[in-house]
Amino acid sequence: MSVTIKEIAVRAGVSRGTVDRVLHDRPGVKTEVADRIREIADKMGFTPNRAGRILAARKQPISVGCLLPDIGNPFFKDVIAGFNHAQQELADFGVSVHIEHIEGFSAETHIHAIQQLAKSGYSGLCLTTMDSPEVQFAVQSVIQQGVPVVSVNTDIPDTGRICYVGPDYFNDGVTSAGLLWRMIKDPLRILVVTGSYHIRGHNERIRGFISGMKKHGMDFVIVDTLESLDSNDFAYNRTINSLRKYHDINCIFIAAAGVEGVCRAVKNVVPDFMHILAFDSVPETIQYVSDGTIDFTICQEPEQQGYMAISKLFNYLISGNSQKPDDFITGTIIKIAENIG
Amino acid sequence: MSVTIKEIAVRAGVSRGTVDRVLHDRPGVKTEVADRIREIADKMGFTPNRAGRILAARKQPISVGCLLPDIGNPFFKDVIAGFNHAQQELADFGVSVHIEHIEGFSAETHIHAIQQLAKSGYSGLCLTTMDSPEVQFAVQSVIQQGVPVVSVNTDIPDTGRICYVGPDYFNDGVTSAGLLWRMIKDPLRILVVTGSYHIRGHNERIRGFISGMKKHGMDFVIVDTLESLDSNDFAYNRTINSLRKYHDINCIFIAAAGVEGVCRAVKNVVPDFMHILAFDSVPETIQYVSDGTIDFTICQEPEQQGYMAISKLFNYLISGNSQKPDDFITGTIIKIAENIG
DNA sequence: TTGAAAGCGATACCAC
DNA sequence: GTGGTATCGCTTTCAA
Repeated sequence: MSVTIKEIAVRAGVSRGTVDRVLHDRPGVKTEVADRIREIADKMGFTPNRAGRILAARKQPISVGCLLPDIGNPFFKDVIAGFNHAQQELADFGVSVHIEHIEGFSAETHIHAIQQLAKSGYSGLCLTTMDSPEVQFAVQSVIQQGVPVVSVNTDIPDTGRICYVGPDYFNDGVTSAGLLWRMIKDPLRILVVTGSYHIRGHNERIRGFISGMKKHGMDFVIVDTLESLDSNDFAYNRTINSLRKYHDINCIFIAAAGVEGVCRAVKNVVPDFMHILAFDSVPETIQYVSDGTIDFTICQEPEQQGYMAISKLFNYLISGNSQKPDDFITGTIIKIAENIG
Repeated sequence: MSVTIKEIAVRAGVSRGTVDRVLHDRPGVKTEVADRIREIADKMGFTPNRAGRILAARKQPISVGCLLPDIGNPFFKDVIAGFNHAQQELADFGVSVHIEHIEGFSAETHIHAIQQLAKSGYSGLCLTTMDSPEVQFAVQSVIQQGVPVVSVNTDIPDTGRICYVGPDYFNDGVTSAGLLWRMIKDPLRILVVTGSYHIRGHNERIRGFISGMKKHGMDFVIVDTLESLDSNDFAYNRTINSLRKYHDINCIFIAAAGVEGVCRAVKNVVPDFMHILAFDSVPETIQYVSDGTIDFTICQEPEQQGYMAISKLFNYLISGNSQKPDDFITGTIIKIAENIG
């Protein structure tokens, strides 16, 4: 069994209250005494017991606020499932989770939502937002007000966030290229469908993809590029146009949402042979992978992201905000029909 | 906040001790009183608080005994990492983990080790063993003595184990076939290298593989089959022989350990073109996948297995052995050079 | 058959 | 500046 505060108190000839004060850098202890206690604690190898702490912490329950731009985007269902899973598991430890849902990627909306969350008195925040300078600044100021932040799914660098939980988008792209290379030997005429030119993760995937293709010395051309703006109808119309315009397209790279729209367009215009690769696994994607319309999809453990974000934040809060945890980079998960079930 | 024992006690007009006795089915409470308390607890929706329980449980620390047939088999390194991870995380909760290492798959050795573990007074066991009838019987009798058991990596059905944590071997095989089908169009002349004909998981992978190949209507023949017995040198020699005997082999399916031996043999005899597929990712496999010798490997989250096994057992013990948890089937993880790092 | 009380480890608050 | 003490929820032991 490990060292307790009580033991330190006895050893130092003071009360537990005093030891506790010192260990939390609270004022009201003579410097010499404090130093001596710290020394003893170090020497004895003190690490606070989580169970004790959690129990005591019930007097000030922990509440976590989450921000998700998930309205209209089914991808985040699994992230939410992860949030809920964590909440369930930590409910006994006095943790409650609240999710703020917003739509789209307007900086204004995001900043407003973040500031609202900051005002609501949460113990910490899990944010999925964009890394534009204004948003970055808003996050920074929230953190400076003393609210710890974990960035989820997409990072907000240089803000003082305690850690990032999410995928390596570039490697997602590289991996998709690697798999394509192993599967197809013909020259490729590619249509790239992205979600938005303004979202870093989507761009990273495309960069990674092209980088991977080049590294393998593949014979390919990006024939056209278009935005789905996370809308299947948009994606449908634009894909139709593109396919009508460029008859030699034989491969579609779907970097983000809009999968259903793209696949519908393909089935209407080119009923036969077309290689399609996608990312993530919303229900429609699973369907299209299962029936062979999509060759494969590269996933990123969204549920794990939700779970780990809360978990990291909780551990940080419960261990006295001592040191920032490592980032958690989720796996690059290849899914084909056989293992997507 | 949720309901506590104290509240139930007040509501029922009895003491906390009495409520506790009822909730743990301990004797010494009048039946009518017990019934009434149970009813009240149900109505109020009582769920015990884990933090409180853990704290109180420190008086009888939890110790977990693990059995791994890992001597000479590097695969289990990651499972051990998972055990250690769990132990670290649960150390504050009074949990300690002890691992018993044995070599190979002799029923006698396994039974002996299991009986030793049972005698050593552990609160619960995590066992990776074989499902032969004798072993099964030994496990069964240990469980009947009141020691809960989680089966890890390979299941021991019909023994009363609380749950299984590990992969779906059959689906591993199916998935490897699916990937091969997407990658290779030529007729396949296949050499199957298994670990042992007596290990269910290996057989399942082969069955799944063949089933998947047939489902895709692939043109293939299993030319030869051999056992590596988890030894690289065995695997090397036998593979050499097989390759010399059957010159048309163009694909090797390695169902288990022995990867290094097989690859060495291939490089000696057929320096050029050969498709190799493997399972799991020990360091040598990672190396061979990275350099392109092996086309892909199908993995099974071994670290997760170790972690979840301890975690499931702990939760079971701490929540009063109330109900058996669900099995935890780890993912079928496809790794190619790009995402194996 | 039941109640009362002492912990488990950490924290917060009131006295001195 | 410090010590003492009640508390978080649960378990266990000793009395009654």
